[in-house]
Amino acid sequence: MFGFMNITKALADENRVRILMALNGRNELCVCQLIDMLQLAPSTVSKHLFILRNARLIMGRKEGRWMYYRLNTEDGPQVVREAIDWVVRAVVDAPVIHEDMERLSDFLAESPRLKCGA
Amino acid sequence: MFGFMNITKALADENRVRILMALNGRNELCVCQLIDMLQLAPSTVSKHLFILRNARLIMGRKEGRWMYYRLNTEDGPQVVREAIDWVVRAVVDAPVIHEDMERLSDFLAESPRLKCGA
DNA sequence: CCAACAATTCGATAAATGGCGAAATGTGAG
DNA sequence: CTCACATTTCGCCATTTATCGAATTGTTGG
Repeated sequence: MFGFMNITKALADENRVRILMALNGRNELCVCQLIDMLQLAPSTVSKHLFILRNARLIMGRKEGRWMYYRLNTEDGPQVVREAIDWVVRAVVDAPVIHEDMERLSDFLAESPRLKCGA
Repeated sequence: MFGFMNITKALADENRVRILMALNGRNELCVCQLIDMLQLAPSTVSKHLFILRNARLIMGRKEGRWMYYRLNTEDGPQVVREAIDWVVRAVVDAPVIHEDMERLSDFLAESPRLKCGA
């Protein structure tokens, strides 16, 4: 039950949902890209990522100075996979998410492998 | 997106999840039974029910002095039905839920149709 | 009509949460 | 080694939220 409530609490914030959607369909993203997308302070984004990781919704991989995060769709427990599927289906058409996708595309196109090694 | 966040915020509280699980598999329950199960002040339970209703996770029906609530599994939007299915699968085996079921059974057996008309 | 009762709304309060900036940590480049 | 940089941790503040008790609403029974 505690684990489940960790998931629901993690999902109860719009910025964290946006992070999940940004990671959806991608291999992984670096923290600086999420900071750029959300337009929040690095410390704030880091805290969100901690909460998502704590809920086992995402996984982190460190490479050099950069930290890459991805959805925990493969190795995660079933309840996590179902949660991600549910979230994606629910908000994939939301305007905010589309704007995020554009901003992410711009970021990735504008400086490919410049800031981080994405 | 707003509607979706209403759902995730509604699910981000253990007592509200317990309410959903209590309603699961049953036709409906009266507020007094939920108060008895949660052991919280009536006003607190009422607020929880408002939040769940606001998220469209449950529906209320008034009959005389009593208010009966049930899961919105039939008429609700798809995202709500999927949410309920996900929650049920995730916590149906949690000890707290089992205790709630026993407490509810006791309540229903001990005074059938005494307090309210369940 | 009035008393009793179920439920909700209101107002207050304590705890949890999201946000930031500053400081700390860790890593690669020079 | 030292500096620059990405990220995290820490401490603080503003807002939200869960809870309660008191007052309100609405309904039934006498």
